[in-house]
Amino acid sequence: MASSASSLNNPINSHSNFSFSNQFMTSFTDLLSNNKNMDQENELRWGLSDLKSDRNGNEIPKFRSLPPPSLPLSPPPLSPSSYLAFPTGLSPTEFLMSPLFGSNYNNLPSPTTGAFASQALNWMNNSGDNQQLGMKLEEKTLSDFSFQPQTKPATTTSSSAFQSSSSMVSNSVEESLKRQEEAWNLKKPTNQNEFSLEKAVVKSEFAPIKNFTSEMVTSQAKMQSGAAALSGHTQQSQYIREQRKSDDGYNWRKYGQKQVKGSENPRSYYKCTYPSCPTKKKVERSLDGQITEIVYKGSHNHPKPQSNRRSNSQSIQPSSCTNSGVSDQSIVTLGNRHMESVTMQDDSSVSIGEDDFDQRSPMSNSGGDDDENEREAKRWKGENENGGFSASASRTVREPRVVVQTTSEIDILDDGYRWRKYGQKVVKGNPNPRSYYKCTSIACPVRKHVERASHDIRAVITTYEGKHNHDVPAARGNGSYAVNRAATNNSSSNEAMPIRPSVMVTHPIQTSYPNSFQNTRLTTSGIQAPFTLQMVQNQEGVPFSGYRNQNRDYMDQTQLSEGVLSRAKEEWKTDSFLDSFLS
DNA sequence: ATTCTTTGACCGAAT
DNA sequence: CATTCGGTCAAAGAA
Repeated sequence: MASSASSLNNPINSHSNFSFSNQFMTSFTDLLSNNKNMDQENELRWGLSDLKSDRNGNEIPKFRSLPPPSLPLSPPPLSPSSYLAFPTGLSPTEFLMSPLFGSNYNNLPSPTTGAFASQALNWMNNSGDNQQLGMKLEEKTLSDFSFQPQTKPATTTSSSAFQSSSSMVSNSVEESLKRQEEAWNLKKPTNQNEFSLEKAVVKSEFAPIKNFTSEMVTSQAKMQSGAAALSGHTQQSQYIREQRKSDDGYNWRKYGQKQVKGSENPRSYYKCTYPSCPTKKKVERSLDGQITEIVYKGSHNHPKPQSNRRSNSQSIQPSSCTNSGVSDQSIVTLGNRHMESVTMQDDSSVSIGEDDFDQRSPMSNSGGDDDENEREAKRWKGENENGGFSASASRTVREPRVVVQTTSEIDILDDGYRWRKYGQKVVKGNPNPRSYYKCTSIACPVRKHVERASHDIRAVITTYEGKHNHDVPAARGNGSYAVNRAATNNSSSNEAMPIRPSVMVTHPIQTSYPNSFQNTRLTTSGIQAPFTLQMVQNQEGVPFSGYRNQNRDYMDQTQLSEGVLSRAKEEWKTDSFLDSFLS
């Protein structure tokens, strides 16, 4: 799309990123010693597991990463400049809960969607899944903020989370490692099981290794039977079947397989089976059945199914809203003492894979200019123009690679319109950077800026300027994105309504404030309602339905919660500043 | 009978 | 405009 192209080539963008992002990067690099991964590639890489060979010499990927934390939940538009590297041995979870992160917390995500922030919050609210993940330690430590329905005052969760984090991070890294390892050990059997089983499934697809399947399954079943966490699970076959459904806790339905160009590895396409869940993933497996790459797309709008008895897709009962994936990720790093790295980049993609960071590795994505990557990135619904992953390159790597594909900076953000980020600045009175966006529609004067409230990072202040001279753009493509939107929206409206389950689910309170003083023109159009869904609260933890209406209702309100209005009024005067970006 | 997987055909975006 | 390609659909088969 033109917008995509402009994004990539837009010198403004690249310039705008530097001034603040560099600052950000510097702060991080300063804070994080041992940060060996200063790869320029933009992605979140979770150092992963090593490969383990079974008795038959088949490598079993100890792929603990599991999905992007359901991360995804929404394309976490990481700040284009966001760059984050986790020091060895420090799990993302801890890191995110650390004061280090706290201080920079708001630099990370584009508050526009709140995605990453939600991630962070998810990570802090993941106790629900910890049970499944065996994160006993964190479960304890973070018990204060185990997931709470959004009825709970936001501040409670927020403060407790960071308080806890402080105490946690006060421990030495070694201690962290130790505890992490312990935590990991609790999870290990299950994960191995899952992965092995997944492998078994894979093998079944390939005749030469098919015979191995049953043995493997049996072996794994034994392991499982010994695992306390899985005690009482006697219906092995059912378990196996359940396992086959998901390697990451979610249930997936395979809807296609394709041999993609440039890779001999078949690519399988999966959809989350949860009703209306837009999440998909692509899994590439090498010819011997090993997963070489997993690309997640979209956000789970539901909690992870129970681990031991994964119900079928039609009967999943949302019991809590957590993004277990995040905790999964934290686990991923726990058991690995070897170098691990996590970087986060502005390509808003997250990749998980490989144990050792190796910039020369085809998996490291250090060569982000790879055409294949870019094409790949563009492909999946065209929502990411930043070639963050390499499909073809990964085939030489045995460690599965996981990519969380997210929206790019130019994207349909949470209000249905498409925005191009053109600047970012930390304004007075708020340490959180304000992301500036322009509507990408030609000649449309509308701008908006988004920032997190200084007093409560969960609150997002979105200020609009101008009036759209066009309708809400149609959802791009005819693919699932649009379909899912419609489906999820549960509305007859034709308006594209992006799904941001992560925000809705994980943010106890997300608030977006129309700029009342300058945005008087805003609401004249029936299709405006360009408010971020952050404002939406969902007490059920089950988002979506009617959420558009909620937004509108909200628009009619003049009361602004959490007293952030004053912040919204600030400095739209930064226009001169903004113009400097544009010139 | 139900659920899930497979796979060829189709579609739209990109080239 | 034609071709290529990746992603999706959906019927058929398998579990």
